[in-house]
Amino acid sequence: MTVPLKHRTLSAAIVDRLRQAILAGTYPAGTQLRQDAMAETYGVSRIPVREALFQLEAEGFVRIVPHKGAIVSELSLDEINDVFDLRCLLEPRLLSQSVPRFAEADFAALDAIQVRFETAIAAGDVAQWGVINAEFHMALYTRARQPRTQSIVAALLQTSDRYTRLQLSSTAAMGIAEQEHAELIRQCRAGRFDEASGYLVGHIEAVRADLLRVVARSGAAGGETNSRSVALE
Amino acid sequence: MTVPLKHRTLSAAIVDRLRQAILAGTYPAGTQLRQDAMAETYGVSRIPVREALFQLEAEGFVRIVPHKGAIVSELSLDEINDVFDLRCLLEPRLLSQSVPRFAEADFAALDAIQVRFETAIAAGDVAQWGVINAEFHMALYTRARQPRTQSIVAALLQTSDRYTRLQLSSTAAMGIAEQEHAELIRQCRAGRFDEASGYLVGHIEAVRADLLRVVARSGAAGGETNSRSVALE
DNA sequence: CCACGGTAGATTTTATACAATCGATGAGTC
DNA sequence: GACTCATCGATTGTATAAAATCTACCGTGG
Repeated sequence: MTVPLKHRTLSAAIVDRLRQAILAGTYPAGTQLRQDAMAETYGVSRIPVREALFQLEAEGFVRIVPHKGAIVSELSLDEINDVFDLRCLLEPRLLSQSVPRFAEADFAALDAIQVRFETAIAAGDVAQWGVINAEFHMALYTRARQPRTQSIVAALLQTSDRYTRLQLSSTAAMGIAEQEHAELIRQCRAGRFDEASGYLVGHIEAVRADLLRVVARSGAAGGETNSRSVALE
Repeated sequence: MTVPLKHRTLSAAIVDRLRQAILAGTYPAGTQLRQDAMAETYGVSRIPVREALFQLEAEGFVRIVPHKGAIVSELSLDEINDVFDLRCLLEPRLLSQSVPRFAEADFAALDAIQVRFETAIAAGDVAQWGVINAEFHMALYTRARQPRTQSIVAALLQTSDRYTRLQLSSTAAMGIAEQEHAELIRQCRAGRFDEASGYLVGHIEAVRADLLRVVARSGAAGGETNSRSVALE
């Protein structure tokens, strides 16, 4: 939705590649991203890299300090909870506004995404998983007349993806998500919107719970202050 | 909060000046912002202008089409309602998380902002009004451990400001806001957090109602689709 | 008369080069 | 021995110039 079809500009391409690299853990949290090095790595000049970093800062992936550079954002427990709280708050609101307006074509689009979802899971494609998952959620909300909420949730889904990649190595968790998505489609088609909203919250909470379990196990970080970061290995 | 104290870089300065110009209506919605003209106007090169436009796109003030340029975003009724709905949803949440953790210094900071608020209103400084109003609201939420929500609300307040400037020419409305802020401080100091949350919602809803009244009077735009724009005069 | 193709102008996008700023390291002094 | 100050190195920030792209207009052909 953010990117129409394919990259029309170099900066946008670098944004995607850098985002994927951060999501994949190529650049762990705390890494300093030097414009010069990025430029050479991707075979472009520094200007596209620069603009990509600014874009990623707006998306919350990096933090830019003037004259010091861009560093990959830390993942704090406070922000994990905040992000998932926001999703539980905003997504059901979008769902109940959007789905009642659905036409058959919208359901068909949903089904198409679901098929690609299953394919990606069968192939074990973790990178595609997050992208398609976000696509699915946003497709549920296309008919909502809440443009600002939609763009916020789109950003939250990307952040969510970054967290989730620490955990969803197992195909099992991905399979559960697939089943829950299918159930969501069924409920929406049946017109049971309230039930679907509740189910959606459960779906989000399940992912959060799993994620927090993994975090609590790996790092002994207590969620005291907001600068506490999650240990990455 | 976003800008520490003063501009450490040219781009940031251009961002502020452009944002103020858009807020003030110097560049109405739909205006095409040519990098060349902006650069000459502000006496800088095109690169800072460019980066400023990207930043403003992330903030939702302009829309950038590749190879075509940046145009000032339209103001749709759907987005007005969306923005104020979000504020009513998120701000009380921040308040009830933040204020119970307040120390005396936090209340003192609030009082200081309130003083500047009164001064700006007395001087009839509309530009400062929006800035200080946002400062006040964000100061209420400093102790909340919800970094993502905080940055989202900060952006919502800026957008709000843009809408509000269409309406708040009268010192009367600004005076009402001032009194409501004072009342909010009182309730928070007294530890009546639930009451303060409710009052905050009322405060936001009042601004929304006024704004919608003005919009309905000036432009005959019905909030049908999301591309419907508000007429500016 | 309408539609298609080509050319010219303008604008954005990218690359290269230069200047300013920050952090650190080292010497010098109290 | 500890602290202050200055110089050095590295990195970012900015300006200037070339390349790619799009829009609009004009002419030609059907």
